[in-house]
Amino acid sequence: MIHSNPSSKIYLDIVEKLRNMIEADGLLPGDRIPSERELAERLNVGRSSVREALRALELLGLIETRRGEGTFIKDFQEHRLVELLGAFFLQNPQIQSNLLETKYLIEMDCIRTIIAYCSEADLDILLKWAAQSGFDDESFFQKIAELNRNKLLERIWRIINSYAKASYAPAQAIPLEGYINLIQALKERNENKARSIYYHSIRKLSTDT
Amino acid sequence: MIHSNPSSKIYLDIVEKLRNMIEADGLLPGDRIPSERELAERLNVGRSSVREALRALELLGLIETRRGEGTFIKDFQEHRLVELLGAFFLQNPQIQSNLLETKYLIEMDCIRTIIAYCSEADLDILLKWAAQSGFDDESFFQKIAELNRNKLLERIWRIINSYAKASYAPAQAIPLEGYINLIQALKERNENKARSIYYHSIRKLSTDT
DNA sequence: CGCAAAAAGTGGTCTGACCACGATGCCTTT
DNA sequence: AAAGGCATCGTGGTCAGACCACTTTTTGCG
Repeated sequence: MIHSNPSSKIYLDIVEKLRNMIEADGLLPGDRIPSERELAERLNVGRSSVREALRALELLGLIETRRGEGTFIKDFQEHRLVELLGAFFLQNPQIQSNLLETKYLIEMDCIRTIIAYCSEADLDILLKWAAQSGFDDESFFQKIAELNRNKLLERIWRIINSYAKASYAPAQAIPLEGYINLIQALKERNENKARSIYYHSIRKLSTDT
Repeated sequence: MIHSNPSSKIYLDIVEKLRNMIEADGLLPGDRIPSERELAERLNVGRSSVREALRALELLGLIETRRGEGTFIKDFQEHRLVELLGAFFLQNPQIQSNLLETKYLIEMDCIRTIIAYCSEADLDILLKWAAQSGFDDESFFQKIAELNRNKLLERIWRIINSYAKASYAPAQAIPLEGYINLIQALKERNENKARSIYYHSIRKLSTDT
């Protein structure tokens, strides 16, 4: 149960301890974490090791540092580094195909949970939003992910969407009608219809899955 | 177009330059990159800044360092972003409650892709494995996740499973028959049947989703 | 020629020193 | 007393140098 594997690297320990600290203190996005020097002292490590951990977390987009002010917990939703990562493994076509397929699977999962649990009122709001505004595919499915009451699924979608966005060109033209029809199917709680619309009208795939 | 923003942080510049270097030199997973000291000299920066960049990339799983040997490019398949983000936001209690539901959704997604793409031979192997050996629910669905050819989905399942395992008591007694029936449904490429077996016989849920 | 010891190279860590920047508070000026 | 300006302090950003632990390479002895 005790950490500090003798062979492990200090900065990884610090990442772990920061995670526990954030959890224990109930820190939220925007909150400040102790200064580098204070962390070094409290954890009995060098400041450079603390910095290695913080820089890694910063690159991940989990924290944000402001010179002269301090280090703050960031809202997880906006990691920009995904573009960077995308650039790093853009070369791997295997992952690419998995990315889109997984994104579609998750989106269908969101649709399923919406059909099972979403209130009629929320669907009406969504319908109104879709009917009136110019919107793109991403913002539509962001709404879908949010409407699904499963926060974990929503977060998974966000991450995968960020990756996909970084790796693929934005979607083609948007046939507004397809999205409206999809919402209609949601309101009818008709999963098969929703699935068909999603795969054929929106994603333009011949096969399902 | 040229980088080296005066205001940006050195370690970010280094990350960018490393990326360019890897691309320009056509370095592949397993290849070695220059030593920290050499990078520091070539880029005219301090070694600690180089280390901050390397540690960040290491935490991302893009590189691997071996003491005494050097730093190597890692197979991008193994990037750890998902794990890390998972470790950070799965602590949210709200999300905890979504764990099981999401696990089930992902498992059904695996089942769908298996139905769509898995070879008969692989299913026979799975059937044989299930028929002869004592196995538990976790190892069965691990096979399912592996059989699904989507590596990203498999990875997501592993993460969620490990967290679910930590949060919930292990599954109840295992009705071997259900799993066999499920495999049978897979072989018949009958999604509805598989789904029904999964939710009712295996997960014992009244409702779907 | 073979093998063990020495040397060189590499990542891991710590310390101390500056710099640049933001926030704070004291002090002068009005 | 209030308003503005300046010194100070705390913060992250960076660098240099020093060890340590470990691996690889070279050296040199038998």
